[in-house]
Amino acid sequence: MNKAEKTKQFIVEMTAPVFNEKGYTGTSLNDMTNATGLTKGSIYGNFANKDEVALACFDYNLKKVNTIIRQEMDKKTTCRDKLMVYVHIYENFLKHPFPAGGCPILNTAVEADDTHPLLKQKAADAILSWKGVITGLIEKGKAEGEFSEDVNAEQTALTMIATIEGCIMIAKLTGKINYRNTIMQSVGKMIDAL
Amino acid sequence: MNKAEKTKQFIVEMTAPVFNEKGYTGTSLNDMTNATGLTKGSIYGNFANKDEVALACFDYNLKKVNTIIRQEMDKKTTCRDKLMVYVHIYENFLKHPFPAGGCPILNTAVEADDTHPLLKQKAADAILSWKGVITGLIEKGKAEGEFSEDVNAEQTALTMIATIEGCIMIAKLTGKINYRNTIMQSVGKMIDAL
DNA sequence: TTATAAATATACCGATTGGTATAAAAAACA
DNA sequence: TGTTTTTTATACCAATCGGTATATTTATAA
Repeated sequence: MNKAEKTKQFIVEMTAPVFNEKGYTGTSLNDMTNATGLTKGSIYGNFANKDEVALACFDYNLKKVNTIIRQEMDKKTTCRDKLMVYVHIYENFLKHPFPAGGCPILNTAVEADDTHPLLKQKAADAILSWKGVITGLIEKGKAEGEFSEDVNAEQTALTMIATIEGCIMIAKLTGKINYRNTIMQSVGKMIDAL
Repeated sequence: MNKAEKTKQFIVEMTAPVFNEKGYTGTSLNDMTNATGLTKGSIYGNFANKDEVALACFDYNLKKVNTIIRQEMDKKTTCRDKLMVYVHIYENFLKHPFPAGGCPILNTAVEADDTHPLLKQKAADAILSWKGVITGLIEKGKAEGEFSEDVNAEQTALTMIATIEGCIMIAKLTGKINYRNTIMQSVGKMIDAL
């Protein structure tokens, strides 16, 4: 990794939390120079424009979340336990190196769906990929006799994702930790019932 | 209602969809003059600043949603049917005069939670009020023998809200209507199980 | 070590931001 | 109808926006 690649990585690491907290429109070039300590010239020597930085930051934030989830899942053997990882992680995500500003998919989806097609596409891809992981686990569990055969994998996956994302929004908005735990407990029940 | 009050109302009506689509930061004074056909001077003669307009627009958008829900609920008699109103409305909210840009609570919550305390507070109040409506219906249903006694009203309310909000995000982001229907069907099952 | 290429900083660009002072117009009241 | 008060439009403000041309510094390779 040469100098430019290092700086590029450095810029993404330092600005990713800002984009996740303030949003794409809310983050200015000034915010980016403050976060990095670099100048505009330096940033624009490594990225073509603000868009390119924002897209790279979304990828970075998403990867951070996915890495945490994958690591925890690898510790589990059964499909049910693997699904339960979502419950445990979001129940105390303060213990994990979660991106500042909350779920990047949710933040990006809500801001970009009417305004920024490229970011919207990235968020949509992330949701579809997430759905794929969950349906895969459920189908595997069905095939191995762990889950009931009449479980609707796609419906369960979509409902789980919706509930988790809504949970993040409510918990962050109201500041009530027990709201988060209560909702995630419902997700746990849903998994138990499979 | 004198001239000034009419104009104030007019400004809110015309800019409310813009704020809901583009967000607080994403909506400029220029957007506001375009949406209203009025000039800056006219807008700032009726509102102190952009903040005041945004807060009034949130109230307006929220009221629009709540009015739709209350009207539909009044048509129903049982608590279960009243709860089911959420399922039916969100399953085909195109038929209702929903605010452009989607759920104002979700949009405001996600944008404002790290950036705009006043808007954040309004969104939080809206969630708590919504939770109150649902828990009230569930408790009433329990008292009247319609629902099982061992239903956890608060948990059900929070989970319903989380799932609905997550549903709105996913459906708007992916553009897949059947995702919305699938998730709302899960909410319906949840209500059936009470 | 020196020449060359790459990376960063400086200084600037026009456009747009939210906001305001003041003038013109329109309503409200006598 | 004439006068006063309220409401709206015009013209402007400093600050910031995203972005760029160029100079300076730093890294790389001969």
